[in-house]
Amino acid sequence: MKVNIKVVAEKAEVSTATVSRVLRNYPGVRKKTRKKVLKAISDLNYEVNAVARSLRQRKTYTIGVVVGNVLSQFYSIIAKSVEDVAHKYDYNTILCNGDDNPEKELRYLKVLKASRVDGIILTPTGKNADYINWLINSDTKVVLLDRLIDGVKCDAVLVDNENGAYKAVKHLIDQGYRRIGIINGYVDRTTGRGRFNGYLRALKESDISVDESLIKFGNFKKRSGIDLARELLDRPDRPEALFVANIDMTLGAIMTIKEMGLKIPQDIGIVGFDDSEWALILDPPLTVVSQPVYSLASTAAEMLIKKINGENTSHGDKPLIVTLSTDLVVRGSTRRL
Amino acid sequence: MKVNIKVVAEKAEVSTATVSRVLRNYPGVRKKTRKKVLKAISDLNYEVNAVARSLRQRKTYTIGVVVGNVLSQFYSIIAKSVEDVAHKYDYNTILCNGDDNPEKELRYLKVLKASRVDGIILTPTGKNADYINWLINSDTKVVLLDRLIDGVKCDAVLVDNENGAYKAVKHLIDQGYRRIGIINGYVDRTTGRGRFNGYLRALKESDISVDESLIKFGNFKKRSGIDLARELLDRPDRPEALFVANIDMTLGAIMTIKEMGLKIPQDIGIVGFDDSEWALILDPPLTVVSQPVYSLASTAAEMLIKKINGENTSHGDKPLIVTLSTDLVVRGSTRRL
DNA sequence: ATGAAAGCGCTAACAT
DNA sequence: ATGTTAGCGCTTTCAT
Repeated sequence: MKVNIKVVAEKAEVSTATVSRVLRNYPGVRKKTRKKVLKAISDLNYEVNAVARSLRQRKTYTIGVVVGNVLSQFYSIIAKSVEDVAHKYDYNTILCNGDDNPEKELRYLKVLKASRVDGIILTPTGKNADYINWLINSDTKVVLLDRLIDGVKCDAVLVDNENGAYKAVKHLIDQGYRRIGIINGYVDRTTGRGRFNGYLRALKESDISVDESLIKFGNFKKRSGIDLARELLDRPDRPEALFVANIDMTLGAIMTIKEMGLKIPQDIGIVGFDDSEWALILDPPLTVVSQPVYSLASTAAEMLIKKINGENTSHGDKPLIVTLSTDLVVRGSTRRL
Repeated sequence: MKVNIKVVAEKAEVSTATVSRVLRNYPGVRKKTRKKVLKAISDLNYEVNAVARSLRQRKTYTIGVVVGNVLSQFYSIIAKSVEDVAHKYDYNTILCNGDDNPEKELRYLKVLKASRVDGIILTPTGKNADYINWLINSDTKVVLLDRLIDGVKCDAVLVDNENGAYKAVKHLIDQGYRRIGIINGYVDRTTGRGRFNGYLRALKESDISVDESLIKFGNFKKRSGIDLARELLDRPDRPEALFVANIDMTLGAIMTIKEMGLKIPQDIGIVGFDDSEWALILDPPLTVVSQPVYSLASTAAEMLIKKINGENTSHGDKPLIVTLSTDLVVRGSTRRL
């Protein structure tokens, strides 16, 4: 037995318009009438049909979030953070797993568009510039998270990758390390590029020549960390220390180090990018660059909701780009040489 | 400029009904007509309005998932798993963070109901029996995940908590441990209850008397692990080993152990419930009970979609309850006494 | 094979 | 303060 606004109206002996007013706490309803309506609603266990409401209002009170992969800590913090903000403003969230896969990303963006979400937060693969430009040019509000896309002008919230990486490598150099390897992720992402630049800048500043054989590029996943650490360490002139450009690859690199029977920091120093609660209970605890993942995402969500509410965030046609700073957290995974 | 099915119909010089047929790959449309329509769609960059479609079809192709907290590994695996299955069947997922909070859970269940999702997967707090019963009695399809609710008859997918805990504690006993402490979670949840029973059964079987002072109840969060480990270990007659009933509390317990300068397994043995990739690179690697979290959730999602499609999963009015087994993974965090 | 028209459940403009 | 009515964008009978 379906109970809709009409049934409620009949039961309360008012018009559907009045019921609708009560539902939305519209002011001009007599107290007595409101009470009657509320009673009918409660008696019938009526719950508003948000689908019909969205259709009529052309507003869904929903924001879409497309992230890489919730299994990764980084993205699950983002999911939680966006959800918290959305909740605060009475918005719902549709979370989509782009899986770092451009096709899945595109698919989900289309789904979100079809669902007429009020806005989208996207950690982009960087590959769907055309569609995303079209999205932005139609009515959809978009905020990019963590990285930019070549050829797309869009508000974004980023992290200072270059300085973070710089601090990490500078720390290694200050400790006396000279042969410093890097396990980086995609360089065609602004994150990978930034972290790589930070690495190069720190070396250059200390007049350490760049050794191509110490530079490896992976895909930001654990597997990359495992394999590339092996490539770097399984040779006589192995690096004295490793800078690993994200948490999943750091996990992988440590697995390899353990498996090879190497000791941290005696045999090899390591600094990771991105912190984890587990980093604290490793032996030794891990030195990392910590990035403000939660505020990264909450800032983006706040920006998006402002945009949805028509508050102009950007000046002129320049997109608004916010960059949050990153910090080196020194623990025990390097030593003084 | 809004482009809807009517605009497409005009451009293609057909009726809206025909456009609709093309959109849904309805068979009886002439090839030439279909082509004309597809051209119009593509020229206009038309994308179907899923809101209107859902209203008309009374079907949203969306399932709602209410989990405890995506920040926890356990729940993020669930989120990913459900999403994978949903995606396979062309369903969307709305993920909600119940935060292990009965009020938030209720709120989200109402939102999902209002959104007319086709079904709901819920890891229940156990507190909203009335509403959930009402949900089930109205048209909503529900599958419970990981735990049951007192007073609610509903299909569910569970894990064999009791045997998992039993195996963990039995292992400790076999290693020679006698004074075995337990840090458990909520006992008013079937998970906490089951794990506690497994602990008791193992002790009983070996004629080890139960020492109340070795039994602590927390809330399954890291903080509990930190605090309760401190209570258990900060006394002269501290236990020889600890069984910790979930991953977050295990992390917390290890933090306390580190902070107190105790060595695993020399000073204290530990077995955790639930595995993690990080458990492998701890020193020593952690012995754990591993539960099949991914298949737990994918099984539930498959069940839900079957229910949505009208396939009868349960026999008569008995709910279908699937229980998956758990395994002990022996690594290095206990020793032979 | 295609079109006309009703209606999903609600809201908002207008009328009273 | 409340009611009447059109219409959001689509799908689905029922005609043709």
